[in-house]
Amino acid sequence: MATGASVATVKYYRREGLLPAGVKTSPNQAQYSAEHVRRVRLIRALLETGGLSVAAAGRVLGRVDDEGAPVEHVFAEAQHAMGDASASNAVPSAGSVERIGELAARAGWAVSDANPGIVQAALALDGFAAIDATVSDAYLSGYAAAAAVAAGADMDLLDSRDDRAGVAELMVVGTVLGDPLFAGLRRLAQEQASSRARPGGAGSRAVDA
Amino acid sequence: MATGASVATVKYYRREGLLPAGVKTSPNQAQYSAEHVRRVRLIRALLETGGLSVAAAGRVLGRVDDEGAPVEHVFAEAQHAMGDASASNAVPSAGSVERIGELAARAGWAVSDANPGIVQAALALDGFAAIDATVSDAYLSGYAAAAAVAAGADMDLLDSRDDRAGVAELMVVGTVLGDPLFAGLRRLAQEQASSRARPGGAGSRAVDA
DNA sequence: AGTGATGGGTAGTGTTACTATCCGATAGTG
DNA sequence: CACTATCGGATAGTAACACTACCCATCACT
Repeated sequence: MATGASVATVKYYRREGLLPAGVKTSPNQAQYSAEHVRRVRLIRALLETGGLSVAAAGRVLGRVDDEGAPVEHVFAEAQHAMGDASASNAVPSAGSVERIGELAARAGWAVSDANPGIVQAALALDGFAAIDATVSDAYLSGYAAAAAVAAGADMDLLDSRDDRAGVAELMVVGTVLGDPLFAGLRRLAQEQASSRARPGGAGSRAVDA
Repeated sequence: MATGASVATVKYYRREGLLPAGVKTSPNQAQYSAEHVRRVRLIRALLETGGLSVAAAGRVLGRVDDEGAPVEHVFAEAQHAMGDASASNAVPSAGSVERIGELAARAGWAVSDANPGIVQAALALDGFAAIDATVSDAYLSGYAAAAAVAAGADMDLLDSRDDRAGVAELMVVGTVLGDPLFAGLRRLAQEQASSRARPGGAGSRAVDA
């Protein structure tokens, strides 16, 4: 298979409902199209690179496949899937939640209380608090500005498709893979920024230990 | 315990070497200081919010505790830990790697080949390719600009400490928790951007279904 | 002296993402 | 037309991981 998954794994995905059944030509023969291959590659990307669980991927893809579901719901499901991927069931402190709310207000964002990003960002703040580190408003504003830039790019990208299925798929991929894309680029930018701040020590020298 | 972990869990962390042993006053009594409580909270943040594995957290904290290790090594270890958290052992396509390299060059970043961000970003690009979506240079440049802003904020934050232990810890937290912080904020910014682009449909409405 | 907690170690548990095997039916081959 | 290799589908097993429950010897406290 040229999909990065073994036959057994593909069967497993079918059982979990991530993959629609092929057109059955007879009780034991089914026809799998190029669309199925595409879907398997998408699943692998969501799981391996995006870090989604099989269950979460199933929920998201279910929305994508549901022609009656508005794309906003697809979007919301993808956002929730990413929130559940990390954070599990931890509850952030009220103070951090409030600070994120203030940050959003300062940035001029109208945000629903149900947005899973609030919990995720607040939990990150709690992590800083865990080592008694105080994060400055400047730091948070920097991150908020970066997030606004990325979100703008996300929206522009969606304009490249206009069919419902294409938009839904791209929405999912953009939401899920935008995080690792940014994370990777931040590593690169950090190396550059670090070598400028502390000349002589490459930020990402290989660890030889 | 006010650390978010049960006694049994703390014992487990000790066995795994994430937590130094307390000062033993007798064969079955040990003294645990506030420093230990702090450490446990840090571990919880790295695992729950940062998504690190126990093993990865152990490697990173080992570097932090090693007074002889230069902070650049702490940094590199933290970066690798995040890379391993997602992506597992997948190999990106050469084309994507090359495109990320070009993007870094265009941004003026001097980047080592060993930087784990390359693989992570390239894998994300491969995910877009999986659904035959083409990502524009404008999109990538937007993300690169956002990454540069965030990395700059990261560096500024480090200036708030000057002792080696403090810098190392903050470096780890910043590297590990910066990802979910940004991810959460991006969700918020997406909701705003989406509601502006498609008025009437809130991007993150609760899913009732 | 007695009781209950503590540190330390071993073994077990629940979850997740596969993976190996089995089965009946059928497609292709000679 | 027989025969074997392969396929779809289902069941059960596996490996990794993050705990968690239990046991035991020792010790603090009353």
